[in-house]
Amino acid sequence: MTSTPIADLWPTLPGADTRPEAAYRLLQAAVESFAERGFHATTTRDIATAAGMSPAALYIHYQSKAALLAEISQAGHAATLALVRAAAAGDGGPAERMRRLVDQFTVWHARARTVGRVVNYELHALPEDAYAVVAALRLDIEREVSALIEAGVTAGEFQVSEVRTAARAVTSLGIDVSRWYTERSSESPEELGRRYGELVLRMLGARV
Amino acid sequence: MTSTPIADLWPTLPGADTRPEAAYRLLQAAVESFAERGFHATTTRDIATAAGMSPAALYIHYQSKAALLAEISQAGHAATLALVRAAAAGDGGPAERMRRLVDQFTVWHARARTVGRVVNYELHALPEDAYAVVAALRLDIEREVSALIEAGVTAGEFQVSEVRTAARAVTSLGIDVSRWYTERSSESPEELGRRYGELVLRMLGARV
DNA sequence: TCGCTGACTAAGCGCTTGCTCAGCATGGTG
DNA sequence: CACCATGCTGAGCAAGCGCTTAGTCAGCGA
Repeated sequence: MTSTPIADLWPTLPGADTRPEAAYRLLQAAVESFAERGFHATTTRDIATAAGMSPAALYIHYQSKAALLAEISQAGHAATLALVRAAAAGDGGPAERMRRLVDQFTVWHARARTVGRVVNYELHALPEDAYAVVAALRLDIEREVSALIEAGVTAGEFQVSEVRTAARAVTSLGIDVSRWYTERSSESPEELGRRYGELVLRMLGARV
Repeated sequence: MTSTPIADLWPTLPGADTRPEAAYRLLQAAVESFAERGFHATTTRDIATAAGMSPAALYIHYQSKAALLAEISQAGHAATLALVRAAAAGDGGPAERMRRLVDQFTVWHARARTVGRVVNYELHALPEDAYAVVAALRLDIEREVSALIEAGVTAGEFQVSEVRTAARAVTSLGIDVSRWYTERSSESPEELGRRYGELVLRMLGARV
């Protein structure tokens, strides 16, 4: 199985087309290295070699190793937030929209698991200013999910005692997929998305 | 709030009483450093300083930095497996036992979140032989949860279409707690455990 | 043909890393 | 007392790190 091109996972990646091809290759190499070994265990030589260049070339396109991480993390979070907003704002009642949200959120974390790992598990390595941006995006994602649960409760479609706890559980399930999912997993991302959608609706007390 | 002593979280920590106090202090310092910064971003000087010693003292008690991680990871996984087995083997029907399992699994991952982070998110840094041991323990944990779900289905208490997917979801929810839970979280570990127990039972189609 | 630019490399700098080792203080044993 | 094992430190080594620098070279407008 060839891996999904990063562009498909990051529709919001700024300047994805105008950016020099070499810069894009470095970004892709960084995603794969950070996901596999973690930020601190990845060397600039790893990234440059994987992109077919010398270490110095990295610094023509990016200010630092941390700047690469910051760009990956911000673009990844922005893409996730966009996905969540689109699913939550679509047609149907709260239950239908929640099913779609969980489905797509899960599919994304399974298919884009390399990006997902960097996005969710390398936050501590971000420079402070980049972290602030990313933290705000994460808060927005959680708020979006909470709002949808609240709408479902108001509409009488969900029965939830603690909205925040339920919202945590919903996002938690999806995020953790990027930790354990591998291309050797027996379920396809789409199957998993469908099943997780079902499980979450039950969890929220919806009749299914 | 003073943090829970490691001994409480690791009843199975081998030789916890016979081990020299200095070795124990190093272990505790390593847990905290690895949890906060990750294995690769933690230096042996960090650990030794936090334990009130010089870097060289570390090598009297442990063969290497990686050996410290291996010991933490193995002991942490063994403790988790013991917890899961005890909950699954206790009194009551499958639903009652599952509620107890999720409750305690969640409480552990919230209270022992520092150990939990090392255990769940630093696997890639383990030496190969230590990883093999730990991977076997993780498989046992998953099998234990799967078996309990199957028992519930057989007894007519659960309605689950894919046992493995459901088991993944159950363990996933608990594991991810160690990622996001902080001492500033609004819920106590016990509250969270109770609520997650409820959510999981609904997810498994139990009448609650 | 010319000078210029932008992408790139070879070499390596200053620093930090995991780890080692000779030696020191301490306290139990003959 | 001498003797030694134990637990530890100060100093430091070899390797590897992120990043910089000086310079090469293809492409291009004039």
